[in-house]
Amino acid sequence: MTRNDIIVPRKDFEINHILDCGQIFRYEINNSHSIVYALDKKAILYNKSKDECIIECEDKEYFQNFFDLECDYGKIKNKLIDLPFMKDAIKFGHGIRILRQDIFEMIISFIISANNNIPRIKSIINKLCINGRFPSIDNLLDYTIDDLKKVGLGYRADYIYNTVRILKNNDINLNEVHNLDGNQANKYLTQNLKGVGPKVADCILLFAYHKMDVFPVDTWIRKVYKDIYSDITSDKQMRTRLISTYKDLSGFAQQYLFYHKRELNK
DNA sequence: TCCCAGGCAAGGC
DNA sequence: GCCTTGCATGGG
Repeated sequence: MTRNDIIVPRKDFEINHILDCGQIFRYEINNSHSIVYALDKKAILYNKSKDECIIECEDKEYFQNFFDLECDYGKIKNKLIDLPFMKDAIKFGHGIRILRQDIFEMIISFIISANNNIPRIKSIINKLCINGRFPSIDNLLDYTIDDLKKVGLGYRADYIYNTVRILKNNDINLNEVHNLDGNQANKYLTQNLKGVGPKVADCILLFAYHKMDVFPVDTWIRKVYKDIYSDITSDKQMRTRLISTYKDLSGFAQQYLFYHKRELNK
């Protein structure tokens, strides 16, 4: 039970920005420190000074990758800053990072997220967790549809029930997704999983596969789109237009925009 | 009470 | 292909 500290410069790393930008559901923000749960692991984060943040964890390698510490977010922000609506959004959420989360956890979590609100999403996910650990495929195979409904999943119980069995039977090759571009991968996931539509697929691709040529369009992004282009159209057309604007940095742009819009309207 | 929440599936056209 | 509708549940 060794503890390892990772020291991170706060220039492009702000705990609250990272945790509150909608990519992760299992965390606690406290005054003195915050806690992040990922799969069966846990990290404690706190600011050591105005310049440095500490990440306390047992599996240092896992969380270095998880928090995307190899990536230079300063460079990314420099590339984005002159694109539409980026200046204010980047200033507001300057410490955001796109986490590299577990594929299974993201699939299940974002199926639950559909047409749901964040407090309730968190509550349902926590009920599925076992001693703070995200359930495995085999854990979820033990649930009947009624068991899943008792957790509060409502009509999403069928989606989880079916998707878990599709994954168990290897009816979909999740590794293959790495080799596809955003559009191909989105189609592949939506065609092969239950409860995964275009929006949920984009979230899985962004937060687990770290694909940046996707753009999850939800209710907040619809508002942002209206601000930028002063019209409203189908989610699919908005997604296409936003990706043509932000290109291979779309995933980053989406998170800055989402966080900014949602925090201002909270 | 009605509206909304990080939408999706199914059916009609 | 696009458009409409029904859908569980809980918070504001």
